[in-house]
Amino acid sequence: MKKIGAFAEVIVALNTRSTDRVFHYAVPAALQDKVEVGIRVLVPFNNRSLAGYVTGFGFPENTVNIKEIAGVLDAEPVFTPELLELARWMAENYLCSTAEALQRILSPRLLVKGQRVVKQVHPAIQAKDLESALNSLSRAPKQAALLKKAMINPGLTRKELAVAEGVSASVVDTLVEKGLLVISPENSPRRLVRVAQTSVDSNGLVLNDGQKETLDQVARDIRQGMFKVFLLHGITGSGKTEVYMQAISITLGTGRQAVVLVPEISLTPQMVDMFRRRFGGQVAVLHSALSGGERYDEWRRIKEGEASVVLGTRSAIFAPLPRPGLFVIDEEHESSYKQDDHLRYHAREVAIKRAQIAGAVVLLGSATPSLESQLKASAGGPYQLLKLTDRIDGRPLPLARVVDMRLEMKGGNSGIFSRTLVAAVNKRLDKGEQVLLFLNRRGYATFIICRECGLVLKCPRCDISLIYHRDGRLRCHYCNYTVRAPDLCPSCGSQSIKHFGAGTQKVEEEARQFFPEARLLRMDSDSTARKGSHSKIINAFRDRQVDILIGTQMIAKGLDFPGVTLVGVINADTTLHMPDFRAAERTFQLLTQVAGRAGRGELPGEAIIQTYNPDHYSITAAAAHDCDRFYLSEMPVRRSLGYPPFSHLARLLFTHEDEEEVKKGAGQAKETLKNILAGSGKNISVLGPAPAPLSKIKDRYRWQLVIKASRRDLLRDVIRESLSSLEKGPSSIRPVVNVDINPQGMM
DNA sequence: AGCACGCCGACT
DNA sequence: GTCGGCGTGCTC
Repeated sequence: MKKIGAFAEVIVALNTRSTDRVFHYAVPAALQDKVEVGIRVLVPFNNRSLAGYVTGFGFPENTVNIKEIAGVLDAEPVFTPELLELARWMAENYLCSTAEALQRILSPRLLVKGQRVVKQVHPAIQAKDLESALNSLSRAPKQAALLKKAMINPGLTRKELAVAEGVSASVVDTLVEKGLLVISPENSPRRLVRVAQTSVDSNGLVLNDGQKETLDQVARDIRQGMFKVFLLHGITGSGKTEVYMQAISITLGTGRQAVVLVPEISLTPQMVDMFRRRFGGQVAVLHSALSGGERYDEWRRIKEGEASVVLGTRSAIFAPLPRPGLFVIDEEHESSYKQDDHLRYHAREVAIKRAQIAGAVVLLGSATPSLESQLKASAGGPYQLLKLTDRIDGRPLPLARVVDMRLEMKGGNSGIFSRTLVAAVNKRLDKGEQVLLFLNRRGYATFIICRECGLVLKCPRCDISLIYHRDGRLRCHYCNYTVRAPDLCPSCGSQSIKHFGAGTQKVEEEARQFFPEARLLRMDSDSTARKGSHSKIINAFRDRQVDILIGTQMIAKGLDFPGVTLVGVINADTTLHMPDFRAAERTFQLLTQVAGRAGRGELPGEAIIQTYNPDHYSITAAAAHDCDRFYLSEMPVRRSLGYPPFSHLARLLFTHEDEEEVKKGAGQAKETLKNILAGSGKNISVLGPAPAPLSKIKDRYRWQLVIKASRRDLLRDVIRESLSSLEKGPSSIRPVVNVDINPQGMM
């Protein structure tokens, strides 16, 4: 690997496009033995000292300005060539720097080294001295304004402060030099969590025919050590977890390791218990609630080969397994696999790439697979489809009823609860059984709906629900189509066309009126804000101290309450009319999942779905537990409008404190894109600019462009080209651009 | 990201 | 002229 006289190739730890390449450094004789691929080094870089990653050895085009490596930061490599390849792929596909991708892969281990430090800027003077300080800066208006800003907002970072005032960061530096501002490091606190020991029972359960056949197929490719992706489409209760665990046993038998990704570990304590019982001390659990030290210990155990089964959330996909042989992604359709800030990667995509590099098997499991995966698993596609159609306990799926809220409205009931739901709840309460009332999170963006006929206005070009704005207009946030909000429903002429929606508190209030005898508990982000109250509520409900639990998404996922025989969905329309092309898919997945919550114990269950759109296929298909019907209805819609999985989307989000500047910046970006595309003959369209659904956050305005392309490589190439051409403009007024490839939501 | 350079306007 | 403020180019 190391060539005689070769220079070390180093990627410096800067997250900028312009420095995203290898720089060559000479290796001094004293460090000859220590410098190897995978370690971090300290290098001189443009009059500074920076950390860098050694990625190889080679020769630069010219050797005139070569400098020497100043020191090494690691005694042994912190990344393997496989993980470096993964980082390069991420940089290419998610349009970030290689250093940033590497940092993301390594951070769980490296964060512990030095404690995480946030540098905050504070004023160095008292309020009474501000006047005289400002006088001394009379010839430096930007500094004066910045100092004032810092007095009002102490504790921002250097960059945040500069951006908040709209000046370059060098103004902050000048004030620090003059002693008017100080920069102080703040250590972030850490907390500790203990894990209880459990006894090990390594024997698997006996599989039914369907499970056995499925396992045999997967086992063949695991034993051959071949790259292969399986989509395991199994209905709720069909025993997917047992298939995972036996596939893992087979993987361990070949001397390789396995990763299991779950959407949210806090919601699947049963899964963690099951894995610990089966695999004992070989299990490493990785999730966000771990302290730095604990996470470091787990990563260490994984790297040393001590823990060969990794169970974790999104970022566990970067676990440093020596020879991964199997990647399981449970509930593969979940949007939480997509990181939605900073480096916006999708853990499912990363897993498939990593498996390809390592020659491993990927097992995607879901009762309601994403359309992307279903399309790839259809005939002739790259994935192999495996189906589990029988429930292991032989129990029937819960009966689901759809209640037409338009009829309730016509019948004079404008409340939250339909008569059907009230009657059903009372029946369950009389029998001493439990009820879950599920309320979809109220949309961040409001739409208007006609409560007489269920009509929601959509964009004629994009088929996306139009968002209601306070100025009385409706707007499409993909293409910026705008109309006046009508006073009367254009379909039925009713006056009841307005935005509506109830929060969990409102539902709780009304429920107390209807069911005064029942013991009620509410679970939402407000009531679970305190640490530990989440599991407290869940335990109280499981112990039957509560009759009715009211909650949002939180109660829909993975929880198993044997006493629940009725699940009520208060309002299916909120998800159905999210301003997103995936709204119907989300609704179907959510309703299927929620309905599956009822009747998990001995008693048969029932689900009641309230909606103003009882005929929509995502609702009727979910009520009938019919995945194929949903697929066959939704696919043609996606195809005709050119949405994924038949295309690739990107969202460019522009933010700036001045609304005119963002609008202008986004408009310029669109022009740049159109220029690049002109005459290229590429099938790429650019929608917008339009205000983002959350049009202003923390005093920054947000506008966006949506780009649709037939192929992903074309999409990223055109974006990369436009970004580098935009970077040439003046930086002072340029809005900040954030690129999201195949976004899940569009907030 | 952040250092050094160079342009430009203000004042001895 | 010359000094200080502030944007910008370049980094093995």
